[in-house]
Amino acid sequence: MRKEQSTNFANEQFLFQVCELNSAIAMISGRWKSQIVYSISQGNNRFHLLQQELPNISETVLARQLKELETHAILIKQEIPNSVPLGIQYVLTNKGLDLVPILESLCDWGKMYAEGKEISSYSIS
Amino acid sequence: MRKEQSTNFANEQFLFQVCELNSAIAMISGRWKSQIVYSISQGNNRFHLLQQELPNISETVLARQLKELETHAILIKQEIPNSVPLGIQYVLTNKGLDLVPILESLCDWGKMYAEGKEISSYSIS
DNA sequence: ACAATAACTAACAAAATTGTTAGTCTTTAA
DNA sequence: TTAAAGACTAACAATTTTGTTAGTTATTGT
Repeated sequence: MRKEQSTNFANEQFLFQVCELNSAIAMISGRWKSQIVYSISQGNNRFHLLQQELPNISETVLARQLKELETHAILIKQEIPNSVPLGIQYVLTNKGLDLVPILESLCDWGKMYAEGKEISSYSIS
Repeated sequence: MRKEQSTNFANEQFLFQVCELNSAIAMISGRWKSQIVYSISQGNNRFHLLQQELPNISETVLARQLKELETHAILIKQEIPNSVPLGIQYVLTNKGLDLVPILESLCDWGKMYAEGKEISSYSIS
């Protein structure tokens, strides 16, 4: 439960209004969120497929992360037509699809500067 | 204090090893971090300048965020040569500099899909 | 000598996130 | 008819993050 009278909440709101960067970061910074978005973009678009990809996530936590991504309109939940039993799939919205290449650059950035791979040099200005 | 025997810690480690994306996200997802990186890239490279930019941050919290960014080699702390009194500036490393355009795309993405800025003003249950 | 500024730190408290336990509902296969 | 799979939810506990309080050190302006 968010406490809307807290300093924490006020500071979050302040940053949201300073720059959309901060709301963007807030939307993708949950423990499993960006990995879920990336996995869905790779075709793992069902609850049980995501569970297979992320064997350490509990059902409760996965459901919660998916709901938050849905709240931020990064994905939508869809019934799979003509499926018996009725299946549910998670589909990235345009917003979610546009996020994927950014996650890929973050991934590349992470790889480039991963422990031990860092070529060197601090910039001195 | 991190509890290295916790599920939370184990899950974080798991994600780090799934993809560098997750360590990248972890490095930039503190409350003020990406805004600090962006502010420094705009020239606000001193403690008191950052405080002016972010009037709601406390000294303790700012110092902590800066130290974490330093730990992740996104910036370094430097004494300003020939300054009296000795001043300290924060300088982005190559890693930090390479992060800036990614933060800019995140910002653009946030702006493009901004709809009702109440993103976290309701609780997700 | 004394207050002010810059740049911090440790210890603690408040709040938020993440994980666990124990359920639900619907459909299908044995 | 019973069990299993898929897709969840509420309530609670553990852990982590964020914010607060009360200091420190060094230097400078008055």
